[in-house]
Amino acid sequence: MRIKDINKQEAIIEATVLLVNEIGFVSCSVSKIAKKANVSPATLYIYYKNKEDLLVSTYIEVKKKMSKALLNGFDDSMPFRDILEKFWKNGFRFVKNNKALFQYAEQFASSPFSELVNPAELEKHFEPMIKVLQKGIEQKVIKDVPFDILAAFIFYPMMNLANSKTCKSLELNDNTIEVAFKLAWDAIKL
Amino acid sequence: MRIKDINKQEAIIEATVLLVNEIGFVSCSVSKIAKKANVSPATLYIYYKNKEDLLVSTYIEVKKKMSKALLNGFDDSMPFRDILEKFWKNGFRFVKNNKALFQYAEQFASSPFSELVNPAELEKHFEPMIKVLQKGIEQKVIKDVPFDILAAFIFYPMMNLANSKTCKSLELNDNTIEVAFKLAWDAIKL
Amino acid sequence: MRIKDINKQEAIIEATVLLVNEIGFVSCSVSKIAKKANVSPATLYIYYKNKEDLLVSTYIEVKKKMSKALLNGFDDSMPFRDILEKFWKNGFRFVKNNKALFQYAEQFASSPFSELVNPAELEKHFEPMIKVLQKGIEQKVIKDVPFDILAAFIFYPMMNLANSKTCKSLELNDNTIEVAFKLAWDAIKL
Amino acid sequence: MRIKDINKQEAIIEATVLLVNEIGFVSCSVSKIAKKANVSPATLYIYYKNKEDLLVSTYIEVKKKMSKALLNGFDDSMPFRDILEKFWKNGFRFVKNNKALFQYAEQFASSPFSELVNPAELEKHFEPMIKVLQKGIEQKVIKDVPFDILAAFIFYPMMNLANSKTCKSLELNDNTIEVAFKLAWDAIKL
DNA sequence: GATGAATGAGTGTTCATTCAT
DNA sequence: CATGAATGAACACTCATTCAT
Repeated sequence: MRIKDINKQEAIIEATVLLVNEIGFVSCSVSKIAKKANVSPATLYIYYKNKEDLLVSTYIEVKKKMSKALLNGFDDSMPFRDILEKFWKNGFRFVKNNKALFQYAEQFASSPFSELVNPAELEKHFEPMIKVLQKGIEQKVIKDVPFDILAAFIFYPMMNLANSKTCKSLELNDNTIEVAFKLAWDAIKL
Repeated sequence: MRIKDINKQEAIIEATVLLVNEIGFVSCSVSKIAKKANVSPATLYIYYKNKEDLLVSTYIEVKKKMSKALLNGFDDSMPFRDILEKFWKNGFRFVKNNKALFQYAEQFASSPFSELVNPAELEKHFEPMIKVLQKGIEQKVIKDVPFDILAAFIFYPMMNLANSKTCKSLELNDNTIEVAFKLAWDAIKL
Repeated sequence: MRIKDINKQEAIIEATVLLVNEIGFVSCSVSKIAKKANVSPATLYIYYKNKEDLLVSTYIEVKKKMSKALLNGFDDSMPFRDILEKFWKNGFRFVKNNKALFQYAEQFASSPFSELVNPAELEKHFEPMIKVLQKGIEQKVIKDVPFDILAAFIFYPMMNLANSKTCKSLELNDNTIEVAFKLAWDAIKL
Repeated sequence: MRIKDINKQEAIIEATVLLVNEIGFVSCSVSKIAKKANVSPATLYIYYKNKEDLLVSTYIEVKKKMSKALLNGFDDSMPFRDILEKFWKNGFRFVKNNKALFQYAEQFASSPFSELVNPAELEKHFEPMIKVLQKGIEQKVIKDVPFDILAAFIFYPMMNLANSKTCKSLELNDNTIEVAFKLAWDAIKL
């Protein structure tokens, strides 16, 4: 009984992610999601207050998975550059293996729905990384600039490069990923 | 016969940009655009084949303006680093002065509509910049890496930093812009 | 869940027939049908795929009722002429008592929608009558001419005479109906 | 100058007939007619009060041509049966050579627009034929029955047989037309 | 918990017609 | 005479959501 419910909810989330990937946020209707998840539209309203709630919850779910993947193998005691490089490579691996999740997050983040998410709620999942960066600054390994600027050269280039939408021609193999990391590191290192 | 009223078309484009900024692509309907532009919904179809055509045409219009602004004062003979810095600063100035246009472009680019735009059509407006980068590589001023990777460290960080959506806390003054450029330059320079 | 309300579907069909009678196929819109049937326009799409489906389904429904009425009291063993006369009179009685259904069928048949109906689907309801005619030919009671020609002198004159649109001045009483049948019989008999 | 106008009006009528044939009355809009006639929608309103006026006028025009064709070679002094046979054959020839005009008339007649046409206006074109029938009755060559009944066995079977919509399988050659006339004649003759 | 029926309000688009030129 | 721009109203259809079961 309990299991069945969870299956339904998971089916709904999966359907939402896939459908947004296939047809985009704009064309993504509740009934289409329901059909893809093999449930009634009404069932959706048992688990979520409304469409907005469904989309936002799905986004948070996706972000959790992303942060988990990115921080996989995270070890505070490793050399600073290695921590970052691991993070960087984790990122590319995640996108490669979870294209749909990544694309959903991208589309959501640039939609007005994103304003409904509490930034703190998201940030907390990436806290270890933030702390590492702060330590890097203190230890004078990386430049002492606002966090947003650092992020603009570590996280966003990665997301843009991994995004097949913005980078159509580039082949993402171990080599290009490493080369790209070199640039990121040069950007932030002291 | 009545002459096509150029003001009407401009009003439609402006209304489209503003409305997408206010309520987002997802909620942006033809009738809402028409109302905001003070024309009949039917009038819209005199100037555009359909909604898609309107959104795409508006996007291309916006991109043209952006490229023009970014390449403002462009001078091939200037030192390489200065060309880039000018470009960088132009970008921030444009976003600051044209928040709505920028946000429209951002939302459009991450929507599935973006697939309807011929990439070459857009690229041609930025050609001078691309050529400069190629020359930079040849002259061994910047790293010899794929163009997409260079872009990921010059154009995208700028757009992310300028985007109030992704960078809520950072204050963009002359200083931070210059600091940020330092990182971009360090990333790509040889 | 709510059970499908059979009354609603019947109300929709009835409204469709009546409205086509009142204002004609050309002016017959989905919202007008919905209003006449006292349901929401959206409800219509629960029962029918689209407007076309509604109109075609209604037509087939009407044709079924017509064939049933025409073949009422049909008895293979009766004399050939009597079978035909019964059929003839059934036709006039049906039209007299079901003007709306008949007019709907007429309008539909001459509209381009008619091409969407499988002719075999309709013919099967009139099969007994077709077989009788074939027997009549074999027994040399009626002329040995193509079926379409026979039909043109038995079925169509009846429909034209019964149609108040084409026959405005003629009063259709028992006498005129009988007289008309005399002509039909003279046309086909050997 | 004057000639040009007539050309335009003729183009409009022709476009109307063709378009109704192609897409049916229901889908036939003023702007589509205008486009097919290579004129502005506004031009249409110079020649006709409104859409209804255009359709009705076109119908009357078509009917005139039909009556002219049917009465071609009409000769009061010929034997009664021959007059009728000529009329019958003229009918089939006309339909064969003017499918579009015939189909337009059929669609129009069964649409509610038909009620806007003054029946007397149409009847007057067929007056010679009506007079012949009356004479036939007086001379006791054909049955003394209401005119509508006679018509139902001379005019309507012809139209049904000639109509490719109702008679899909029958091949209309000289032979079948003659055979069919035999039935018509048997129906009405005394 | 789960459903499909039901809906008013909305969607993008086309309509018949008028207007200024 | 002839035009294409312009439009409010209507079009067929889908929406997010609720309801009775």
